[in-house]
Amino acid sequence: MPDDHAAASDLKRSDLARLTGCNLETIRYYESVGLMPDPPRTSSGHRRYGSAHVERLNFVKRARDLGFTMEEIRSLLSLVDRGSHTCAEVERMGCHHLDVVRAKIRDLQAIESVLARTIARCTGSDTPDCPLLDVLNEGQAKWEEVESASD
Amino acid sequence: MPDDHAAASDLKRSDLARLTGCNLETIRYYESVGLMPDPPRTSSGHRRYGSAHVERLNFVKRARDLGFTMEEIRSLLSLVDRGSHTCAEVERMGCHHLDVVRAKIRDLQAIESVLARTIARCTGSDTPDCPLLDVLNEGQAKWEEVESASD
DNA sequence: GATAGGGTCTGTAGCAGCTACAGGGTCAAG
DNA sequence: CTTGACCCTGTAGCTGCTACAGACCCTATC
Repeated sequence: MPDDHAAASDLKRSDLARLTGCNLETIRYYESVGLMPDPPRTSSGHRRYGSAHVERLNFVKRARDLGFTMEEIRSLLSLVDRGSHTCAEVERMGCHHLDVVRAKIRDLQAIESVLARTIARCTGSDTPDCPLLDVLNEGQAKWEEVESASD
Repeated sequence: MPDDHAAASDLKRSDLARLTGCNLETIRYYESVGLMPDPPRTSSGHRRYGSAHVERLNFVKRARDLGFTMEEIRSLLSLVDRGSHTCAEVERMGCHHLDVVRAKIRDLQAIESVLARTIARCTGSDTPDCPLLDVLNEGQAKWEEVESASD
């Protein structure tokens, strides 16, 4: 029976995956792109991880969950690894990312608005006439109809 | 001198690109994945487009602008091409896509909320201590702090 | 008719961010 | 010693494009 809470300095790749909720293959991928350091190996070449790797992978995973790109995470990690980072630097990166997130939200809300208002005019009947198809076929002209109808 | 408003039945690929605002290469890509039909060719193999292609490409482009996936667009087009589509069918696809869009908005808003509240606590000073790094390092524990602090 | 310059053709590789598989080696239990 | 579960590597696939190389073609000018 394998030790289910393996010592934090003798973890296999599958253990690391389980502890962090990260996909097994993703760990190797992060290693290949430099987000995770090359771990020590057993004599036969099997990777062995420790608690530092768990923390690192959790950091990467949380950053990904917050939508940071791999490039941004690389920057964040190199700041931290450098050992002389400042809150101001990290904040600046966070602010930039926040701007990006807000821009995406705005774009999606514009889409949501058009879709919702268009679909609201759908009859849901068996006729081929369809406001959504009209928007896709006619574009800008129909947009303005939709816009003005919402006042 | 080339005819700048070429007859709508003798368009080169570059004309189609210009008329629709679509990238030149993207047209060929859409053809390769079946969103655009194989156009007729000149004897030397150059593509020639007509007004039907302009409409088709505009349809695809608008659908992409609204965030429909290629697969969804393929479905929409095959409905329409079949010639016996109904508003109900199109509406159903639109509703499903709307759900997806709204789910994405919710996900991004959750990110936005955490980021904004975390960054708000940043001092922007030269200290290494940083609430954003804390969130990335500590995860769930710090999340709850952020959550409760917002009441 | 020759030539120069554009445009077009094809196939292919690259981007992010993974995920999955094949074909081998290794390890631990029975 | 065998069996089965794991691990290793390299590579291909996904979405939705975009861009490049190297060949061809077309048009205008001389």
